Amino acid sequence: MNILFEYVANILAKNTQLEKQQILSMLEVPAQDKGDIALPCFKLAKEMRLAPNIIAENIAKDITDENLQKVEAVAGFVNFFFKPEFLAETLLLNAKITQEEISTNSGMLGKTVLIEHTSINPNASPHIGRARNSLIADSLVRVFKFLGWNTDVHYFVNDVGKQIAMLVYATQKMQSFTFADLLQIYIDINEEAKTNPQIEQEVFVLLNKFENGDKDTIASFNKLVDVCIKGQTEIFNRLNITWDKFDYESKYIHENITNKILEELKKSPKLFEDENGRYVLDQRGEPIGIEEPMLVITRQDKTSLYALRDICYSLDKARSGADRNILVLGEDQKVYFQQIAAAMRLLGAEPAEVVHYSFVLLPDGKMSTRKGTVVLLEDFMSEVVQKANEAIMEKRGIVDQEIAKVVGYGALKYSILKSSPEKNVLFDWATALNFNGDSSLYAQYNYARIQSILSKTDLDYSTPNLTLLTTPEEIALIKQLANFETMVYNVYEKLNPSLITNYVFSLTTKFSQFYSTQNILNIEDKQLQSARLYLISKTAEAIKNSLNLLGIDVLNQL
RNA sequence: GCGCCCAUAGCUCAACAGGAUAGAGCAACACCCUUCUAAGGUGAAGGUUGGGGGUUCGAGUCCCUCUGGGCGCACCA
Repeated sequence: MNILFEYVANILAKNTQLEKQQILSMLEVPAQDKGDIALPCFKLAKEMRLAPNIIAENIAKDITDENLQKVEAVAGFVNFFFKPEFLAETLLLNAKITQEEISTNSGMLGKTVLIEHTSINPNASPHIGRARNSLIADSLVRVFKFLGWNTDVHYFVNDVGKQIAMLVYATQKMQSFTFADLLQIYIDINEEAKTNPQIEQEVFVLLNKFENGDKDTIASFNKLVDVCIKGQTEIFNRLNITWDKFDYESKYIHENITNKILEELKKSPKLFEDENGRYVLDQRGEPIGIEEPMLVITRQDKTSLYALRDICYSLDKARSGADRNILVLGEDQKVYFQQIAAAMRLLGAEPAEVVHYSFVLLPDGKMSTRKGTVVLLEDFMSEVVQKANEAIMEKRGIVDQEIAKVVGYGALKYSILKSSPEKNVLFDWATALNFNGDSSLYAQYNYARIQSILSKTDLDYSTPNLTLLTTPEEIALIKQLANFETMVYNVYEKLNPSLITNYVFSLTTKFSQFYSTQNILNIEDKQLQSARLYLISKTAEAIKNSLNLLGIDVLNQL
């Protein structure tokens, strides 16, 4: 669509006293059928001390252009209507849809972005709330790649702390245990610890040995964390979510990095030793959303707390040389992140750009791992695949596990990514398992329809006469195709994958309307046919690329 | 108590850096398969954009306030 803005701005610059840049800043896409491009004249009215409708009329009456059908002045707007054949050819020929077309013009080729995400406690199977983190981040990774970036995806493994020590304690006397058992073990030991204070004491002894480098303890921590990380990543891998690097929190203790950074911090007057002998950062005056921000970074014995280890890790990321450094974090970490960011600035480092997302709520309240009131990602995955299988059975009378996975996992991702990150997602099974309407399957289905048509023809549509595409349905579809590139940049700028689901649904709807009103294969006019084949092949490409940016696959047949 | 985020149709969500008559999906109603995949399309219905003020030519969008929900508020990770 940018090309139309340019076009109109050039016409106006020629026909009026206005500067092209100023015009470009005012032009917009009007609603519905009010035209292709509109110029609101209200700001001009102020400058020129004239009524907006008079300015609009004056501008409109002077304009003639061979590619314009008409120019109307309505209620202070100048509305530009292009000839359909001009729109079709101009927009479709200039539409950038492939990764190559877009990345080579993005000016971002070869840059590197570091993205850290998920980084959940390695204590049990992830629930769908945590998965929101992974899904948003994974989509962003795909968008950056699409624009030509190198991506470096990190996972910070919190292998130090009471939670892990609890699990080590609970499992050390067991013969064997699997990842699947851990959630229940975790719930049980927390329950038990409530009535038996002995447990907590022993857990702290374990933790102490681990931090002090006791080889056997380290081995048993490692064994447990390994089971957790393998179990968690195996689930994410099934969803095609992967990481390039796992960074272990314990490294910062065992390699004595925490002490080194502590020494650096000691040079600042902001660091003080409180009455209990702990090191604390005084963060008053920093942009942190609490009254008297203080960040305690060590225990009484000067050993590190999580905040210090996180500062060390954040410094590593900031100094990695990446052009951008992004972190996806739950909204519960907002204030905490501001505190880490302030500490980073104190050390002369740039904090990460953070993407916060709100929690997933269940119809009867929120999830709690400890209480066991969670919807596990694994359960959602198997439910949604089973539902897909049933639907395939019903429609086609066959069982196909591979198709069911593509359909099911697509629905899972789509249903969570559909909501803007800052909004809570209300998860209910009926909506999540519904494949109709605004869903990934709608897009996948229409993609398959297009592939089916393309497979039935030998006609060469590589050099079509696009001026033949003039119906309202064709034009609406073409306009939406022309928006693909803008959509990708919007996601990139706002770090918001839900814009992709909006786009692909809108695009698919436009295609479906075109498909149901016009024939493609069953027409005599071969020229028109090849133009339409070209149009739908571009549409298929845009659907596929949009879904891929969400981490969703397409199918040639459904 | 203080701070940040959110509130749009019965339900789940849109509305691109304030622009024209606020759009979809689900559910419910009425239609459309001897034609390229009906997992689809069409039509009708559904709204004082949580309440109240303000700024503006123009507010779902910006400001204030109230109500309701989410998330936080050093010595957890």
